[in-house]
This record gives sequence, structure tokens and C-alpha cells, in this order.
Amino acid sequence: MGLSLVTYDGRMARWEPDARERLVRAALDLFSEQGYENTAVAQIAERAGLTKSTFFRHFRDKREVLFGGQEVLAELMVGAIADTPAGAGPLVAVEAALVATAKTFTDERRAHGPQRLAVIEGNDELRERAALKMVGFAIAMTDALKRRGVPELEAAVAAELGVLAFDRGYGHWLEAGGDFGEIARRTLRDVREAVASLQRAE
Amino acid sequence: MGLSLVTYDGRMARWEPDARERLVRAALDLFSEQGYENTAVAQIAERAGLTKSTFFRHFRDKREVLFGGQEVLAELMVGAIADTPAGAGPLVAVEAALVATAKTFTDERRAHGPQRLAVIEGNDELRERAALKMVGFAIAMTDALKRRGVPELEAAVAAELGVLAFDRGYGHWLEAGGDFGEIARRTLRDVREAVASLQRAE
DNA sequence: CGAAGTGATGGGACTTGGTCTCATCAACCG
DNA sequence: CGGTTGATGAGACCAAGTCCCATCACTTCG
Repeated sequence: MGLSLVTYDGRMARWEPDARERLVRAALDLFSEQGYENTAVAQIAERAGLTKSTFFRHFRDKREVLFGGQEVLAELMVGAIADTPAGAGPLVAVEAALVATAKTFTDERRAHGPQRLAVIEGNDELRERAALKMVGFAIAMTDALKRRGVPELEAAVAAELGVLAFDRGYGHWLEAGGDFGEIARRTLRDVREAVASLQRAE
Repeated sequence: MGLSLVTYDGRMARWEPDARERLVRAALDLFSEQGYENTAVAQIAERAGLTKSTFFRHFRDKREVLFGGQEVLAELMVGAIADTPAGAGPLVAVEAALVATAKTFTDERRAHGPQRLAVIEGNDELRERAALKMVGFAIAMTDALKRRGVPELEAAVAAELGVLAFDRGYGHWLEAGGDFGEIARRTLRDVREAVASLQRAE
């Protein structure tokens, strides 16, 4: 642990690289093998060739090892909404927000997606964290829309519909793969149609 | 602690009554005084004249002391949706669901509402739990709507809009009081108007 | 009327998540 | 060559949450 290693270019490296990624892999595997609650943080760290101290330096808590990088998504969404031409309506901006996240939906990410999702679905604490992340997206988009002058309630509704579309799009992408941008555009359109159909019904 | 007491009718009671309520009060007060994270469960129990063991017999975890009785709300919502006449549209059922919860919005509950809300807003763990509760409402309503034959996506959208209206209605009720049923009806109508306005915009 | 439950509680051991502080040591820099 | 930096290790420490067993007023039943 922490031993010196020779890197590809022959120079000394003090630690094995990619500590964070190793922790994620170890956690995902252990959670799948034994379940989330039967896995101690110390065990994850051990499998990654590290210690508990280091784990908590990389992740705020045990749950967060499964939710890394979601701030990036929120930032992409906010940026896209800010960059949408002034004339466009809120839902156009939301569509842009979802499409903007597509670049993070790589094949590598899709590879451990189902495993990750299965772990999350099987544990209350993790579902709770997932819910919080979605709320985070909704708040981020709501604020970004309000900065465009969209009235508060409309902003909240548009953001909420966007999160719903995002969530369902993520599911489809995991199942079938493909370009997330296209998928999200489709799920958002589906959501809009559902809304229209709701308004018609009495 | 746990001493025998004489009740109003002169008979012996083995424990002070209302242990659960005493724990909630103690928790709310301590959280307000010292903050959520600076308050230990043992301390809450002590102020309530009980012990840590008993606390965890009444609440699954430390957070839950602030969220008691939300299952009741979900049940009321589900029941109201099931009882809505077959011809009615999804949003009518959702309105009935929100109105059905009104009976739990008592003056006594409103009294410690702001205190409770302030505590929750000030702590990430608690905001997380609050988010989960809202998701729980959305899932409950979605399922109830699906059982009425509402297509999956429409059910999800209607439930999500309902939760949004519920949440905002709760805020208004805390501020101004009054009949929650009326308030919820109004916020749901506002949400529907926001939706219509969104659909119009491009 | 006495004996055998019952149920809410107390008490304490134990595991683990999470914090904090200090030590380590290769790489880097002047 | 000596000082600094930065990712790590090590271990003490606290609080959340679980488990198990004891207690004892009240209840029920023979």
C-alpha cells in the first residue's frame, strides 16, 4: 500500500494511479456481491489497496461513491439553459439542458450502469440519495430558468418535467444504448404529450 | 424513568403516556437550540425522560423523528384516488388526493411547522429525507392512478404535478393558515395554468 | 387468587460510519 | 542539499444504529 511503482515512462510514481476509480470499482463489486449494508467502507478501501482514511478523502460518505460526478451534470444543464437564445421558451431551454448532458453518457459508463442501478434499487439509503440528486437537478434548472426571467412556478414545473424526462431517458439509454441526446429529446416530447393529454381529460 | 404514575382516573400507569410525542417535542426543541448535528439521540431521549433504546423503538433513525406520520398522508392520497369516480380524469383524482390530506393539517401541527421546516432546511441529511418523502408521495399516487387505468407516463406526470402543488400548498398553509383543502386546490390550479402557459410558449 | 404471560421500557455490549490529528515519504523546487 | 507539497497511513475518538437480555406493572387465565 502506497509503495512506489514504475510508471509507463519509467519514472517513479509514488502511488498507484486512479485511486478514486479503483474505489468505485471495488465498491460496486462488493455491493453486488454482498449487498450495500454488508459491506464496510474499510473493506472497500482494502480491496482498492487503500485505507478508510483515503476513502473519506475522496467521498463525503459511503453512499457518494455511487453518485460521483453528478455536479458536473447539473453544471452542464445550467450552462445549456443560460446559453439558450433569449426568445426560446422554457421547455426549449430544458431540452437543451438534457441534450447537453449527453456527452457524459459514455459506453464505459453504460457498462456498469445496470450494476449500479441494481445496487441503488436494493437499498433505502441509496434510493434516498438518488432522490436528492434528482431534486438537485430540478433546483438547478429552476434557478437557471428563473435567471432567464421565467416566472417561478413555470420554471419549477418545466424543471420538474425535465427531470422526469431525464430520469426516464436514463432508463432507456441503459436498456438500449444509443445517443442520449436523441433519447432525452424523445422522452421529453413524450412527457409533453402526456401533459397535453392530461389537460384535455376531465 | 419508567416510574409508575397516577393517571387522571386514579389508576396506576406504568409509564408516562405519549412517549412518542414527548420525543418529537424534545427533538424539535433541541434541534432548534443547538442544531441537528450537535444533538445526540441520547440527549433527546434524556430530555423526554427516556433512553436511546426507546427512541429507536419509536423511530427508525434520528431523522425520522421529524417525519412521523407521512405514511398516513400517502395512504389518504391513495385512498382518495381509488375512491374518485371512474369517469374523472387523472388530475381530478390528484386534486381529490390533496384535498383528502387536509384533515391532518391541524392547528396544532401548524404550530410547530415553521420550527420543523427551519430545522430541515438547515441540514443536508434532513433535506435528503424530505426529498425521499416527496418521491414516496409521487410513487404512491402514480401507482394509484395506474390502478385506475391511467397510462404509466400520464400517471407519473400527474403525480409529479400533484406533489409540486402539495409542496407549495404546504408552504402557503404554514404562512397563512386556513383550510388546506382550499389551498391545495388553488395551488394545483396554479400549476395547471403554468403547464398550459408552458405548452403555449416556444 | 395465584401463576403465567405481555409489552413498553432500561441497560449495556458491539459494529460501523464519519471526523480529526499527526506521521510518512517520494516528488518537486530553489 | 534542505524545505515544501500532497496523497496517503494510522489510530484515537464520537455518535448512530443493532442486539440481546433484564425488569416490572398490568393482564389474563386456570
